[in-house]
Amino acid sequence: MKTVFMGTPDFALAALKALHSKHDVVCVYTQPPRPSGRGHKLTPSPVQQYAEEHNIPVRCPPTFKPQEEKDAFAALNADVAVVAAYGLILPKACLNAFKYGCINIHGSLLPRWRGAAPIQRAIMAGDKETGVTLMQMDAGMDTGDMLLTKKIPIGKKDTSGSVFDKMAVLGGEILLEGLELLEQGRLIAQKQPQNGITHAAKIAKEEGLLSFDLSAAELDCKIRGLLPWPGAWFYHNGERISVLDADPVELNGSFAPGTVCKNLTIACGSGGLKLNVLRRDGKKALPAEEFLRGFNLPEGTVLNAAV
RNA sequence: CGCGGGAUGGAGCAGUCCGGUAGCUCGUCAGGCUCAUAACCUGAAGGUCGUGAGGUUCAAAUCCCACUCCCGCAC
Repeated sequence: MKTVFMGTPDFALAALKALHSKHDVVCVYTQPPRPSGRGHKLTPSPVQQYAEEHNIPVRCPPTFKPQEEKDAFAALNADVAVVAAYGLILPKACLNAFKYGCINIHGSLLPRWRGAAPIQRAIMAGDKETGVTLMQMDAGMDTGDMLLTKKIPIGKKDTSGSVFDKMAVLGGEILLEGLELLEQGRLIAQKQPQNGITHAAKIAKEEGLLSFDLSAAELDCKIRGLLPWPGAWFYHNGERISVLDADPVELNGSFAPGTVCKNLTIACGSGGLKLNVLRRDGKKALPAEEFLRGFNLPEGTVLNAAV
């Protein structure tokens, strides 16, 4: 089929690769290059880099408001547009521009976790499974009819990073299956159920600050959900310590939340959180044992958010 | 020229402000103790202190200059 692809980060790149392998991609839309990385160098998105390497035309409009953007989109005259983590809201004129409209790959089992950060929110909420949904886009925020879904379990040690990787692969698969069915006229659109709707708000950096008043299980979910970005951390002696891996454990005795107990286990609002891998700013990630050799954090210390 | 941290035996760090014999927690090796041990005791090996036939100095890990590499923030 003649397609247009719209997406930006790595998650979208996997879908683009899949699409490019089986279909004609006449144009790629992505977010404009932004200053990023050390030194604020202008860096094109992963999708743009791939597109340029494969000589696919790239467009990076900052918005679709101007009429000429809408016209330029429609003029591509594709069969369908595939959207994956693009970062822009498409106007109705674009949604209806092509024969099969716009199809979105969403990182959750709709209608749960509509919105910007479905994968992270699912992990942070302690969901046991999630998945990808192929969806016919409409004017609402992830409210379109569902076309296909694929489920995936969330393991105890899964992080947003690890689930992203798996979901990106699934996204590519579901996309190709969906397009094949679409060509055969066998793709069935299904309204989203009214029950079980939740919204996945964008992740704010501040959410990474750990409060040991929460339960150990909640903190564990939070740490995994916020990895690799923005990460989760606490402060001690004015230094920021990031926690990259931890396990919720039983704790004998009662301690004030934030108290450092044996084996670098921190007392929480409920239970204890055993810190396994930590990193100081400017240093590399270290197992708890090595971390403690160079950083003084004796039992009995009480960690609190401020310092 | 976005902001900031870092480079010190095999690992993680201190020492740098205020130059003056390179230190800590581990690991490694040898010996001892023990029924035994990842435990304990004793001893040993192992370092051009990122690079520069740089600058200052009687003397530089430490102060000055240049460079390389790593990392955090900022998304």
